[in-house]
Formats: sequence, structure tokens, C-alpha cells
Amino acid sequence: MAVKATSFDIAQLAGVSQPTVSRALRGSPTVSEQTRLRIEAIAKQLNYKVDKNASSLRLQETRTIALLFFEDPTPDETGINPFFLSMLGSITRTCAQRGYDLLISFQQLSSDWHVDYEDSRKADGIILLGYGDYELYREKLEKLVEQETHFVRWGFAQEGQPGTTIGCDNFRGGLDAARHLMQHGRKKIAFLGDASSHYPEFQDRYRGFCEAQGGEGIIADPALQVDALNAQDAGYEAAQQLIARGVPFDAIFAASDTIAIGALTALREQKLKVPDDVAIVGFDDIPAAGMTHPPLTTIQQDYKRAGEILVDSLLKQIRDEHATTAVLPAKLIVRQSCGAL
Amino acid sequence: MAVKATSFDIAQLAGVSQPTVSRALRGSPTVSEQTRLRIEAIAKQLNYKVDKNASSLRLQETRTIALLFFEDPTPDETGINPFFLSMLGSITRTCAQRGYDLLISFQQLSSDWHVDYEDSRKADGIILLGYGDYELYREKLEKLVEQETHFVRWGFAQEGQPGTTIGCDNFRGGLDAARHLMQHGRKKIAFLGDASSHYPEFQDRYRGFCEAQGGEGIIADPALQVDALNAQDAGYEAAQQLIARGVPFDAIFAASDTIAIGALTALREQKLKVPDDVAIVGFDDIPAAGMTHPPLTTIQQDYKRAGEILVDSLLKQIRDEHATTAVLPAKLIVRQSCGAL
DNA sequence: GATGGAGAGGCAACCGATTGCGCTAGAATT
DNA sequence: AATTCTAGCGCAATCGGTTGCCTCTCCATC
Repeated sequence: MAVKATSFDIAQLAGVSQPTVSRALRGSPTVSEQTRLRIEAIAKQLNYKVDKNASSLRLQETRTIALLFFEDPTPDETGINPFFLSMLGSITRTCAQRGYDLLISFQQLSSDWHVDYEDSRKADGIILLGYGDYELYREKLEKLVEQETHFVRWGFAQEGQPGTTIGCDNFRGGLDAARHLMQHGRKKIAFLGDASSHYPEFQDRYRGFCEAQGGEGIIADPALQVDALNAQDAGYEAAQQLIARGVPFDAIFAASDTIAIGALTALREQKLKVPDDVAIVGFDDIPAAGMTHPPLTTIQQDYKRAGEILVDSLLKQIRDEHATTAVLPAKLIVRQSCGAL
Repeated sequence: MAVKATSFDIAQLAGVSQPTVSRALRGSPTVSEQTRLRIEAIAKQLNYKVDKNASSLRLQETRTIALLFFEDPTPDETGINPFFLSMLGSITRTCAQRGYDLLISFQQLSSDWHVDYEDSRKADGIILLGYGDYELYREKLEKLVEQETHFVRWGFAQEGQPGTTIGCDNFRGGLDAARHLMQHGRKKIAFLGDASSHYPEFQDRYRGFCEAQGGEGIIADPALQVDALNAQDAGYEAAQQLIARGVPFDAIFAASDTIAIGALTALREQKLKVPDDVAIVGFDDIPAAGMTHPPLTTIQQDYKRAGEILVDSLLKQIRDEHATTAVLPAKLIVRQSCGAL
């Protein structure tokens, strides 16, 4: 059985021509039921499977979607960002349900990803996943649009961006996080997370955070903001730095759960009690968020729904329907770390 | 640019025949350097990419690997098992380094996965990942072997199994976990995890656990063993059940970190202090293990190395070299939950 | 008996790249 | 000058399905 059966083998056994086999297996009405059943039986017996390469070549359609991960600015050797990993699960499942295969790839932001998968016809469309300075790859996105590549991007959504973007309401999430802390009596809330350009998502969370505290456009006390990339050790160091500044604070809003978890460790080391001394709220609701001590209050991004929408938007584009940029709601998940319970 | 350039377009522009384009781009020595450079320039300008379908069809090689995940017996809506998710990261990176693409798919154990990817020529080989009762799919593995499909499996490795299996030394891991607890004065150690047939890996961990306590073949006190599937709530319930039995215990060895984390919650609810009242050791060293309170002592499965070995074994088979079943060492990672620090 | 129509299926072109074989022109050899 | 060689490249077949178009057969209809 080293050599796989082709439709010719089946045709011969069934006493029909090869095209008839193809038609029968695709359910063409021009093949009689009797013939079709015979062909199907033989196909099953020979363990025949349509050669997807040949089929895709002819049909110019692969029924495959490519998922491109961008590395974080700090390629964390410990693995993929947990939130994206969860998203990956959802995307995989959704693809399976829709009858599409999923091709996965890691990319450096600097690489030539923009001419890869769809151009080489391995996929019908592309999902882009990854944080990163939007301006760094705006040009590439524009090239994708110009090439009429089908793609959707997860991230900071804004009018006028090239292509379709699906994102979470980061601004609202930041707003809700800060308001929640304020409602429970916190006055001096620190922000841990890169508020500059690396992560537009973080910027937006920070803007919401500021708005809750001062109204539109007001920037919160810079003494209470510490840059941190999206990694646990970055969160740890940022919290240490915050403490070292000596500026009093009674709460932390971390731009991601990963940062928050790192901060928890630093706080514990400094004998600061969470939530009594310092309340803390994260962002993402990664699986580990419910397992920390105390369990982390956070802003949930609905990765399950996000994955579905990403896939379905892409499929719409592939079918030449219009897909719109969308913003998903962010939801406050109250656990113990904020002191509200 | 709606229509993608083919090698014919390039041939025309370069004033050569289409086959020459193909040869030039593959670096054939029969094309003069001058011609090759000209062709390469035009190809780049047209943003030309070799059509992988056509290429794969002709070459009978896809340079793609398929990864098949099996669902846990309890399809946990919260997502993929964290350990496999980490492994996925490693596999993805390794594939990229080796110049292979990765196709991902979820499968129910009951489905017809055994005739899928390689047969339909979407991949050159398959990696099987997932816990599960080995006997449930022995037949399918045998069929894969019979069909001369290239595949490797992650899991319980045993001589005489069909195909190549890469696994971790679960027995040794269980042994080390139990010994470590005993060395730190624990006398009555409970085991949380399905010791029956669902997870052969768990069985093996349990056997090692028993051996440490009584010598070969001796089964530990059944009153101190509670079945649990590989999920957090299962761990939570198992720990509750254990406590409810009223049998005294001063330590827990959980068959996975996920179970251990669920157990931690249950212990905390019962005001049992970890590690003072109850020491606990998990298995896997998932990312969340270091973030629990207290941080979880666990047996590390080196997912990074495992992913590399899985991919490389598979590539060996694809190159028609012999790949051997291998067992990777398990390593005790001491954190606070065991009370040793 | 001639005509029409429909059902069933065959023929051949095609998708785009790869490769064995053969051709040609110029260089090298005698 | 005739012959041999070889670098460089073209021709045509091939990978396995898919599909537009045409053919053939059989039955219904006038």
C-alpha cells in the first residue's frame, strides 16, 4: 500500500472513466445513483482520498487558513503569550467547524510574511495575531490590501486602517478597571504597562484608565505609571520600580494579566498584602488569572468569541462579502485581588 | 494585481521558456548565472511565489507536518490542556526552523483521523498529541503503520507499540515525586488522578508513586487514591472527596498540575495550609505552576525538547531513516508547595 | 418510422511547476 | 577544416483532479 490509490485506479475497478469518479465523489447529479454508490464503495475500500494538491491546484482554493503569530518585542523563551494561546484554541476549533484547515506560523515582525501564504497558495486567507507597534507594519498591511490578499488582524481597531481588524474595547476595559477600583475606595492607582508605542492596545487601556480618573484627555500622575512589556518578569520589575519610587499607591491596574502576575510576586516579596494594602486588576483573563493568590480580578477579553469572529470575518472576505472592523466588549471579572469581595 | 503571476509571466518577460524559470529559481546549475539573476529580479518585482499546490503535486512532497490533537475525554470548554499548548509552541518553532509548515487539527478520538492528512497529501507526516486510552486507538495506529504513514506519537511509550512514540519517564517522575515527599517527612501521601485506564501516563505515574512507598508491585493505600480526570474542577472535587473520607493525609501527589491547582483551591477552602498541613506536588510544570500560591513543586516534562524530538523523529521517518521510540527524563522542580524550602 | 429530449458518461483541456531528454551554437581539440 | 564536446536552454510529458462540451443510448411523442 505504499502507493496511494488515485481516481484512475477507482475508475478502472468501477469500469468507468476517471472524470466520472471525480463527479461521483463530488456528488454531481449527472452520475447515476447506482454508479455513485459503486464508486463510493470502491473508494472506501481502497482508502482513497482526494489529493488536495491536485484539487486545490485546479480549483484555486485550498480550504485552508493561515495563522500568523508575531513574536512579542521580547521573544519570551517561555513560550507563546497565554492569551494568544487561548485564542489559538478558539480559532482552531472554529476553523474545524467551518471545514477549514489551519496552518500555523511564527513570524518575526521584520520578515517577509506579507508575501507568503496566500501568495504561495497554501491558504485562502490569513489571520494576523500579535501585539506590536502598528506603524511598524502599516506598510505591509497596505501591501496586503493592494495585493487583494484576504486577511483579518486582531488588535487595536481604528477607522482608516488598511484591512479588517477585530479588537477588544481596550479603552472601555481600562475605564472600567479604574472605575471599579475607585468605587472601592482606591485613590492612588498605578498603571503598569508600556504606555508608549510598543503596544497600541496598552495605550488604549491607559487612556481609558486616565479618563476614569480625570475626564477626557487628562493624563494620570506619571509617577504612578511604569513601563512594562508584556511578560511576567517585566511586571515583576515594574512593580519593584514602582515601590522603589516611594510614591504611595493603594492599587495597581496592570495592562495584562501576565504583568499583574509578575507584580503580585513583587508585592508579596515586599510584604504588601493584596488586596488589603494594594488592590490589583489585570487584563485578558488568561487561564492562570483564576489560579493566582489571591485570584486576579481582571478585564476579560472573550477569546472564544474573538476567535469565531476572526475566522468568520475572514471567510466572508474569501467569499467576497464585505467584512467590517469590529470591537468586542471587555468585561470586568471580579475576583479577590481588587478587594471588592 | 488580482491575478497572481506565474512562471509563464516571468518567462515571457525574461525572454526564456517557462521551465528555465523553474530551474533558475530552484538554483539548477544548468541555468547561466546571468539568466538566473535576470529571472530572480523579475520574479521579485512581480512578487512571484512558487505555487505550492502545483509544486507539491509534482514533487509529491508538501514540506508540511500535520499536528493532530485529541480531545481530552472531558472536552474542557476552557480550552486546550496547558501542557499541550506549551508543547504546541515548541513544535511550531521547531517546524519553522526546519523549514516545514505546520497544519493543526483537533480530532475526536472516534473520528476517521487515521485516513486523513497524509493520505490527502496535505502533509508529509503526522504528529499525534493527546492523552487517551491507548487501547482505544491501537487499531488505528496499526492501520497507520500498515499504510506506511509517517507519524510520531507523544505519550506512554512501550516496546511493541505500533509506530514511534516519544514520551516522558512518567514512572520515574512518580517515583521521584513520592520520594521527595517522603524525604521531607511525609508519611501519608494521597494520589489524585485517574489510576485506571483513561490515561496510561497517569497509571505510570501512579506505579512509580507506589514503588517509592513500598517497593515493586506494591499498591499504595486505596483510601488515599482518588480518581480525577485531567481538569481543574476534577482536581477540586477529588480533593474534596479525599478530605471527606476522613482518612488522615499529610501530602498529595497530583497526576497533573491542573489537578493540583484544583486541589489547592479545595485545600484552601478547608483551611488546610499548604505546605504546613498538606504538602503537594504536581506533574507537567505548566506555566501556571509557578504562579499559584504557594508556587507548585512539580515534575517537569521538558516540552521544549519534546517538541524538537517529535519533529525531528518525524522528519527522520520522512527521509526514510529509522526513528526510535524515546523516553525523556522527568525532572523534579522544587518550589514551595512541597515544604522542602 | 422519424424526431426530440433527457439521462449518463466520455474526451480533452486545464491548473502551475518540475524534469528527462534532446537540440543548438560556440568552444575546444586534432 | 572537420569533429567532438559542453554549456545553456527548449520541448513535452507528468503530477491527480475538475469541468465544459460533446456523444450515445434509450424512451416518449407525433
